[in-house]
Amino acid sequence: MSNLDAKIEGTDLDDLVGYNLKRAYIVVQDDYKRAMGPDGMSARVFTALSLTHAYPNITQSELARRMGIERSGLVAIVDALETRGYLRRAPVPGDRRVQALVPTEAGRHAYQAAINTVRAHEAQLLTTLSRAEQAQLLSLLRKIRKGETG
Amino acid sequence: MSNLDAKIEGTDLDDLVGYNLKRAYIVVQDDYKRAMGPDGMSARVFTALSLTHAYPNITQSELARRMGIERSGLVAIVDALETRGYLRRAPVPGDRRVQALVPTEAGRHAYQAAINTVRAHEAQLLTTLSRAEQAQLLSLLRKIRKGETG
DNA sequence: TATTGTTATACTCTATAACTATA
DNA sequence: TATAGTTATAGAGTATAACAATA
Repeated sequence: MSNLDAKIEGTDLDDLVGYNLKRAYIVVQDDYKRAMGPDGMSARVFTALSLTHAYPNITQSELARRMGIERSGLVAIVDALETRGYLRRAPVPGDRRVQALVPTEAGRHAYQAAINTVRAHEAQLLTTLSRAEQAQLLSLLRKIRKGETG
Repeated sequence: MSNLDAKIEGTDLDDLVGYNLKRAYIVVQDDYKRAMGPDGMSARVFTALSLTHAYPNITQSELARRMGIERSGLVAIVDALETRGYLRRAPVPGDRRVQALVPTEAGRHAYQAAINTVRAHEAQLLTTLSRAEQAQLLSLLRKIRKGETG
C-alpha cells in the first residue's frame, strides 16, 4: 500500500483482528450484564447451565473440557448453580468418583428465561447488523474457533 | 423457524454472538502469547505502546480513556513500559499535573518489531479466512464497537 | 472546586499443584 | 498407576475510593 492510500482514521490497532475482537467482546459483555441485571447469572455460570441442558448427565470433567477451563475452576461455578437450586450433583452407578450434573425443574425454568433474555439482548444490541451480516459474523467466528485447543 | 429445520449440530451457545466472540478471542489471545514469547509484552502493554506512537505526547488520562480502562489501571502498564525503557513520563509546560508519554528510541524499535510479530501471527492464524473474509470480519467487529461506552 | 496521577484495596477469572477417594 | 472432584494458592486484569499536587 502506498502512502497515497491515506487512512481516513484509525491506528495500527484498529486493523488488528485480536484488538477488535477484544473490544467488541467487551461491548457485548457489558450489555449482557446490563440485560441480566445485578442478580443475574455471570456469563460462565450461564454457559455451564446451558451445557448441562445440552448434554444431560454431563460430568464436571467433561463440562470443564467443553468450556475450555480447568476442572478446579468449575467447582465454584457448579457450587453457584447448586446454591441457586438450578442443578444437583448426582451419583453415577458404577463409578463413585464421578458426579453427573442434573438440572432441576427450577434450573430448566431459569435456563429458559435466561436464554430468552440473552437472545433478546443480542437481537437488540446487533440491530445495526443485518440478518445476513449476523450469520456471516457467526460463521467467521466459528472458523477462528476451529483452532481451539483441547 | 419450524422444527423441520433441524440443527446439524451445536448447542444454544453456538448460536450466540457473545459466546463465539469470547471463544474466538481466546484462540487469538493464546496464539498472540505464543507468538510474543514468555518475555513478550502483554496485549495491554502492547496496546498502550501502540497508542503512544499513534498519539504523540498523549497523557495517561487520555490513554486510559482510549483503552477503555481506569486511570488507576494504567499506572502499572506505564511502569512496565518505563522499566523496559520503551517510554518516559515527560513534564508538560504549562500544567504540572500532567505527564506526557514519550516513546524512546528503544521504544520505537521495540514497537516496530512487535507490530511486525503481531501482524505475522494474525496472518498465519487467519489463513483459513480469505482476504475478503478478514476484511468483512473487521468491518463487522467495528460495527459492534460503535456501541463502545466512553 | 475540579483534574492528574497515584496508592490501597478488593473482586473476578483463571491456572498450577497437591490432596482424597475411588478405579 | 490413573482419574474425578476438591482445596489452597497465586497471578492477571479490572474497578472503586481516597489522597497529594496542581489548576
